[in-house]
Amino acid sequence: MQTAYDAGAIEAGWYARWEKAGLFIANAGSPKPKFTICLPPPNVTGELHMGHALNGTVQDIWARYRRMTGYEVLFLPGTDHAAIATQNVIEKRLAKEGTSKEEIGRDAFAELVDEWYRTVGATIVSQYRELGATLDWTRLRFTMDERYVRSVTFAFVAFYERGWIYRAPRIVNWCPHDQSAISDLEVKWQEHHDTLYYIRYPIDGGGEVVIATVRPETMLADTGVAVNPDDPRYRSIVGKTAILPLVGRKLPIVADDAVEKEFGTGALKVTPGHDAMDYEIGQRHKLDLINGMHPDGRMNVAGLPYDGLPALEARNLVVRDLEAQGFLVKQEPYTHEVGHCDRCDTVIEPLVSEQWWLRMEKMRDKALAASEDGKVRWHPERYERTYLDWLRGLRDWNIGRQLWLGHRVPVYYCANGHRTVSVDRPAECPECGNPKITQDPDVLDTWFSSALWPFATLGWPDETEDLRAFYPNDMNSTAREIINLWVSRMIMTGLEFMGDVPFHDVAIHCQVQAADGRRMSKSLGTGVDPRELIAKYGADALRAWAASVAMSSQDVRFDESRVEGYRRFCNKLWNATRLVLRDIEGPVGAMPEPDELEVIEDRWIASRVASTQREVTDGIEGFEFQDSIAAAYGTAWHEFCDWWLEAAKDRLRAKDKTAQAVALFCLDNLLRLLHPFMPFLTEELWSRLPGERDFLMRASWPDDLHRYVDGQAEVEFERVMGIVNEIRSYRKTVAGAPAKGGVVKLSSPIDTDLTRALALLGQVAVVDDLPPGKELALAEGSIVFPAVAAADPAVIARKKVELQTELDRVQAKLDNPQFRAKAPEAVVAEQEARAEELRAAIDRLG
RNA sequence: GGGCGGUUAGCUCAAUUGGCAGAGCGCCUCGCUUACACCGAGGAGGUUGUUGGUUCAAUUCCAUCACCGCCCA
Repeated sequence: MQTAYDAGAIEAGWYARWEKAGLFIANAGSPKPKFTICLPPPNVTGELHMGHALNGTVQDIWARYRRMTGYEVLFLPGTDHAAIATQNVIEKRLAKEGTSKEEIGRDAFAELVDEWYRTVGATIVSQYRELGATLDWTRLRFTMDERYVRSVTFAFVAFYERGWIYRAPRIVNWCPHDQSAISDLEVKWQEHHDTLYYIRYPIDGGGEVVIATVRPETMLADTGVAVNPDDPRYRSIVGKTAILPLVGRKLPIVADDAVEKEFGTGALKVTPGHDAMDYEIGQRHKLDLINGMHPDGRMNVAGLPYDGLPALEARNLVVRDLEAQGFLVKQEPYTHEVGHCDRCDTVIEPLVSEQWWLRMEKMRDKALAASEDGKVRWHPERYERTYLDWLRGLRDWNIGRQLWLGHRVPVYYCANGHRTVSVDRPAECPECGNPKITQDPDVLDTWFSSALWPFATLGWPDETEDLRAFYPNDMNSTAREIINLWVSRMIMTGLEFMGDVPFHDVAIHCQVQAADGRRMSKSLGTGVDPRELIAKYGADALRAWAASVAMSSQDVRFDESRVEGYRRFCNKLWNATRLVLRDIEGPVGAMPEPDELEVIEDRWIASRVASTQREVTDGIEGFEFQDSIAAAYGTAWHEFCDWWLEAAKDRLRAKDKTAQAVALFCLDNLLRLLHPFMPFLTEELWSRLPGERDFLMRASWPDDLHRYVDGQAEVEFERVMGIVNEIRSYRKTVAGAPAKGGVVKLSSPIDTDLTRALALLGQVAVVDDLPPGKELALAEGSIVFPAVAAADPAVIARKKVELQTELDRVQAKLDNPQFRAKAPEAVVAEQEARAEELRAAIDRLG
């Protein structure tokens, strides 16, 4: 074996071997229990980023763990067409070429999209290979696959037939650039420094009311003025009529609770066509609705000089005219949050628009009940509230988009205006027989199709073998900002169409921030490419790091040195295996049963490995991967390598059969336990262990080690470690302490040979009585160094002060009668023993 | 505005049900003892963000304030 581990040299090879052996392919007909995970389909526009790496690691840990515990596992890959994101990517490309989608037309645009999907397509998913994700590539799905499109269409029709889909004008978030509605969840809020304008609205019959607004240009579509009913300042004007400056329109003055008394002057101009809250006020008071803006963001106010102007230009003109005509009272700086399109960053305009809506009430209630009944468990638990709160406030879902790509709404119109909703395009109108049929131009919100992912990927609505075998899925893992966009919607559609939740466990992994605490993002230049980390440190190191942070906290700042640390761990495992294998030739006997183990270090390490099995397993089952990795890391490095291998080196060199069996027992089990976290290295090392070996990937998970747990052996060996540590420490800090090959006398019984070997001493003797006055004693084990006379008095004095301080603290506790009265006996006894130890140690120091 | 998380060693993070605050990296001193210098041995480094409260005992429970961050409006 090479003296150093080289991740790059083995990773690609093992992935190919696993894949060739068909280890990723799920067998729907298997008699084993099933375990299913669907990879959250990444956008075809994207590059693999840190979130994908974390998520892929979390899911693959489970997939591998479940295979090893006897399940038939399906880990299904796929990609999402991401209509709005893809459209923006292609538009940007067109812009670079000096053209636009409008210029080349819908057909040419559609061809570009197809080409993009074909060429870029599954590139991003295939990057998961480098991470070692055991995805079933034979079941790769894409939301625009013909088969998948049919599922989406079917779902639309099914909802429509339930009477849950309807078309209606409502106020929506309108992106003037994409010329489409977008959902609340796709609006990003950014702080803007604007101006608050105070405008005088005359009142019919005398008087005036001053209103404050940051968007004076929208006043052109005002249809009312509203005040809070509890506001004494305005009680007298409710019911009167205001006159809209510049336009002359009559505006009813209404009283509505929604008006904030503290904002501006407490009086609000009501523009139902251009503001969500105003829209609701308008509905309540039956105010007129004027749509004051074109879909491209230009003003739509025929007959006025502002008609056709972009909003900002219109604003300047409106303000200028208001000022000229004496309507402008004052203006002041104002900072507020303004919505932007998540994809193209354009300022969102609330607009009234005809859209397709899906009623959510019934699905929402079922989804609430499913979580409340514990059918979906959240990890960490607190995210259940995020989900429940959002569901409780849920309104009808605007599922329509006015984009140039995506799933077309399966709605058809004949020349006579009859509407047909059906999975297949009708040849003629079912109502009047008219053969001239056109399809509704709207496409569906991408999340509508993603919501069907856990079952549409398995063939729904057909009752396929896959669907029967692998639905419901078992776990899902994602980032927390996706909880509402995706997870909740999968739960709703799963319950609705499949009659069961799509998965029982949802893991929400942490968000990785840049080292300086900023968000990791490509545009900020703060992103870290996981593929570069893989190239640098290996996929195993990246995965081990990911496992150690993914579920441990809400956010984590990226620290490359921690990834590097896990690469060192890989190298450590490599070399430990190399050492063990060095002196093994031919077959190795079976691991002795616990009562057949004779030497203390063997009983100790077997016990430690057995405990580690429990800790690693509990960590996975409880979605606390950091506990798993910490337990396996600590045992492998700081117990097996640091102590057992050092203690057993001579026996291994001498080809001691028991030592060999114990070494292989440890390696075999530790490699199995680490395999879900570090699949490549563990597979490589395991394959080198003696004996006939299949793939570690389909070896069984260790589960019968408990009989090796031996508390007494652990206590005994810990005493040895304690003594050895003390000797080493004194050797380095106290002049005159025994050097290598020196002599040490102990007063308490201990394995002298072992201590001698580990402390690199020439002689260790246990004596009944330590000669007084000539010793340098330790708190732990009463050790005597022969040459203590030469010990540095300053060091001894310092040691004494340390011990005395500690003793004072413990004694103060013991002197407190309340402590003796109220603390548990065991705690009191512990403190008394501690005080005794400390006193003895101080005495020995003279 | 509502909700959630965080504040512990120079840095990144741990710490079961309250009972002697830990790890990795970095730093300092040694050491090429034939598994590993991607290493080994030793060491220094903490008023656990503030102010209160509960308790024999608080990093841990409660309240308050201050920052930092995220999600949703």
